[in-house]
Amino acid sequence: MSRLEEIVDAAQRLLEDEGPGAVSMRRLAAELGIQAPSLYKHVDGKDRIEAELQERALTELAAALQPAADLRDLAHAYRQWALLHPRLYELTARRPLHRDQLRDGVETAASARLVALSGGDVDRARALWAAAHGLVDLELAHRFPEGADVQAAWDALVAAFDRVADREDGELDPLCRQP
Amino acid sequence: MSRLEEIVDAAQRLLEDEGPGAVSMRRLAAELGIQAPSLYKHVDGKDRIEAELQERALTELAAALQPAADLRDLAHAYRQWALLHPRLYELTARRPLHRDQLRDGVETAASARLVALSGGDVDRARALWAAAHGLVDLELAHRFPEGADVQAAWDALVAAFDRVADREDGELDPLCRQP
DNA sequence: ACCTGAACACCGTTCAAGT
DNA sequence: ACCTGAACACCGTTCAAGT
Repeated sequence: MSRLEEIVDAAQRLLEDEGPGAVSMRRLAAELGIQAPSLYKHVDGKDRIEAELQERALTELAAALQPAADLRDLAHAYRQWALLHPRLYELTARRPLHRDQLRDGVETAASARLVALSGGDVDRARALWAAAHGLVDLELAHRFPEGADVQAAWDALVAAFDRVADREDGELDPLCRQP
Repeated sequence: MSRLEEIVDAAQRLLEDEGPGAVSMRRLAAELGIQAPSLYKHVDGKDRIEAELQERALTELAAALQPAADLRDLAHAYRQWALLHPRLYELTARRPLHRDQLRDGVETAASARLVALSGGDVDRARALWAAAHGLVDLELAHRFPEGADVQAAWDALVAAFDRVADREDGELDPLCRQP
């Protein structure tokens, strides 16, 4: 295991266990038993460490979404992953993506399943992606009232987009059948 | 104008002009021609200043959304306000809300119009709110590809929710009419 | 090749002291 | 009542020096 990997591992551990405030170069160095300036022999700076964590998060998220068979599955998998790795999700979603330091394809892999399930309509895929992100973001930030039924909001979202999908696929919409 | 108001004004100016990194207690004090520790005679801490800015933002956003006549209007007003005040939006949406320091009603006022236009269905209102937030959040974070048609994504979102609304209102949905 | 100590330019905040 | 200077416990980062 390279020294860089050790550093990123320690960063992930600190982030997930103690929150973003704990991920400082000095704390990180202490975790490896060295001094802070020594880190710069293995990493160009803190941004690089963040980029590495963003890449790990996107790769894991992509893997979690991959098996989804429909929008409901996808929504569920998205929410579950985010709730399991809230700090990692926040780091990846709320902060600027260090795109130049991401391996090619990592970003699109995460959205591939989504685009596929949106019938190839990129605009709808983006709206859905944003909606899922928004729901997770608001939930993680504790923006919903105390007893709010977050799952019901997800259901409402999936319902809205499912119906549109049905429509544009030309499928029969049960709500359209007249008795 | 109270000293507190002067401080918050300076904070808003710094935030909007130079970004969140510029809003430090030392910089803020310099802006008022005093030393940093003196600020603590007028404010309990930096969190209080942030809470004050969040309150201003929510109040302004609520006012911007108030005249919206339909979902399309609302979506447009939401996006426009966020793009006009990106730093303020980020401060309010991405960081924990200092709820205990917000005047009562400020938060619900911002969402009142949304709930009204969702036909009173809170779950749909939350999904829509989250979707709007997500679209703005991703746009501000430059998460969409270079030439992405963000407006088209908004249109897709409004379309999805408009149709559901039509349905549940029992109105005739034009796409359901058979020739 | 890897690490250290000292330093630089910053943070938010506390506190005794001054007017 | 309002402000200051010095201090505390932190940041990310640089750099000459050591092994």
